[in-house]
Amino acid sequence: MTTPASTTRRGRPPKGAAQLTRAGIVEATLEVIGTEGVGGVGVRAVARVLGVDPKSLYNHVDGKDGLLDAVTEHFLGSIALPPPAGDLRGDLRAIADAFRDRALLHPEAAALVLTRQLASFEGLAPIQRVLEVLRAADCDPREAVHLMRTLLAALIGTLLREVNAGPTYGTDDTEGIAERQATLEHSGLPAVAEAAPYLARFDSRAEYEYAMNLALDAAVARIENSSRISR
Amino acid sequence: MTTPASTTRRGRPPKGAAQLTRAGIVEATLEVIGTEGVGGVGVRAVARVLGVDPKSLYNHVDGKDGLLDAVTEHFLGSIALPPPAGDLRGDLRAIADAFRDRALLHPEAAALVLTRQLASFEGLAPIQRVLEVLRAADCDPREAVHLMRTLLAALIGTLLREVNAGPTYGTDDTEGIAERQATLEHSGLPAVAEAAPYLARFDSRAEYEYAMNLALDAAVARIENSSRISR
DNA sequence: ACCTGAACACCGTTCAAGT
DNA sequence: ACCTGAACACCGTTCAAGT
Repeated sequence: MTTPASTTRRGRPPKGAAQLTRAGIVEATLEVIGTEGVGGVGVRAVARVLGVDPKSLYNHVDGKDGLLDAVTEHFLGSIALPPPAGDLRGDLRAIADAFRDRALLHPEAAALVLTRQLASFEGLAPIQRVLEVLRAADCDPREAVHLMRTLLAALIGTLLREVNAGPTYGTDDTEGIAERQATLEHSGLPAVAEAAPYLARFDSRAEYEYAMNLALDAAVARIENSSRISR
Repeated sequence: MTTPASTTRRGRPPKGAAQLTRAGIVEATLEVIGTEGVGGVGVRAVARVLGVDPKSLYNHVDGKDGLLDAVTEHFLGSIALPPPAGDLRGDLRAIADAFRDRALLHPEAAALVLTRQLASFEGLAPIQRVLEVLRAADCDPREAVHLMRTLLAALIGTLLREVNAGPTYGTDDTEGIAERQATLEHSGLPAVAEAAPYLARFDSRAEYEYAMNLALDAAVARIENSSRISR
């Protein structure tokens, strides 16, 4: 009974002597997400990687939903926001890049976080940053909120596809590309068939570049327009 | 035994004499989503609303995942795409509107569909439409694919927030707005505090308008630029 | 072609009792 | 303040047997 290693577990041995902490629980949850996917997260699964009784988790986290809340919180808090440099476009871009960096670090978790409402309190720091940058460019607060929401939506939509596409949909999977291209060419949809070579490929980095450039172009243009009018 | 109504069920009585069909299963799944949310979907739950043995579903659908696949398929197939009228901006907008209409009809289901990869075969029709419209405006296929992906990402990001925000976050909930505004004002983040009145409010329709106008402005500008260059 | 007992290996969560 | 037996009400899924 002194050795608790008899329960069915694969992977690493019970965590370093087992003092249960919220941070440790988050880490364990991320491990589950990484191996079993978001769908595999659960009180029992997380307890298993911690080598601990499932019910013990209830002393630190509010059940299964609390587990998900905790990783969302952690994700949002871990975004490394760069200080604004005074250049509208560059500053917005840097915030988006910081967001993306974290999303790519934990792709499975990112999809979850992006979907859960970002209004959680931990999510306020990025919002403060974006508004700050927009205000510095003479955008009035009302428009700034609209713009921020629109930029965030574009970013999330882009990242969501990026993390969902995963490595399967990469550029180097030549036989997969060929197969998809063939399917699209025989779809009976002319515009789809015509664009098949491009539709069959997906370069995450390039798509991100394109999408962000378009979104930032639009944002910058709108701000320059409205401040010219008000002068 | 001739009357099967003895099992624990709330809501409506067993479906009209119970011939199990894929369409009926989809309908029942949508009902579950509507009442219990996406998380409530499961073989047993859907069987319950159909007044049927859970295992029977396996003859028509591939388990729980099959249930979700089926509603995704249904959702995508139910989008009422309007025929292109020849106006780039208007045509793109009409496609986005058709998408939104379906999303708002089943908000809970929409979040699911938007998250699952849209590359499923049923999703090809909207893609064909968008590419067709872009091609008609002299956009070369390579750029058309990029633009389509970017527009789709923006649309999904926008709809995702819209369906997640739900009615709770509406314009008419005056005391809720006041409370959120107060919280934001005391957040200690200056730009957030300054924009609090706008951040506390969320008018779905207006946000959608703003986001789509910005995205379409950007798309139209880019196409006009590149075709001017190639002339 | 479809339905369904029996059965298996799982879930999340509560509560009262322990230390 | 934290842990944990016992227990409850659930899950998804397989398979072999029925019609």
